[in-house]
Amino acid sequence: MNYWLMKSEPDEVSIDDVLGMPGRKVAWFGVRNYQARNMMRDTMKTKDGVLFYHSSCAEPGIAGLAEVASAAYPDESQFDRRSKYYDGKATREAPRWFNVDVRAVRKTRLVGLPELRSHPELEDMVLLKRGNRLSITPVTKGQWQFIVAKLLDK
DNA sequence: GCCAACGTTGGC
DNA sequence: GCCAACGTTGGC
Repeated sequence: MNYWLMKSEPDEVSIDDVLGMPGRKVAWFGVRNYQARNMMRDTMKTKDGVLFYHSSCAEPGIAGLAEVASAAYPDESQFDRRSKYYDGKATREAPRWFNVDVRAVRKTRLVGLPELRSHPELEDMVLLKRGNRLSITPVTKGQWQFIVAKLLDK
């Protein structure tokens, strides 16, 4: 069992959007970073815990709880010429990009960056490291438990 | 809109 | 394989 933080721009897909989708599930397509891809493809497993993070918005922060809902499979958008995620170097035989499905569990109050930074228990979170831009980052079991038990419903 | 930080590309 | 140039991310 692993834990993750996954960033989404709420203008694109918010926690509320996912809660409203069939099965409360969404394909996490569009990741075009090799580190993030490798984590989805090689390490993520169904039922892994996910902190659903809203980024590039007025109030960036953790906005909900979710879980990994599938193993990784080829990201359809890489084959779609009309998609902004189209990749001409990817083929059906040799896909370059993969995604998992993510199921929303529940919305939480918004826990913003300043609040996360204020807790010494979270100082090693990859999300909070200087210059970090990865859209998918691992979360330790200790960080997960602290956030879920102490912050989300405060 | 700014800009720091980081990833990718491509010429050599 | 180096590295300068360029593109992207994302908080502010």
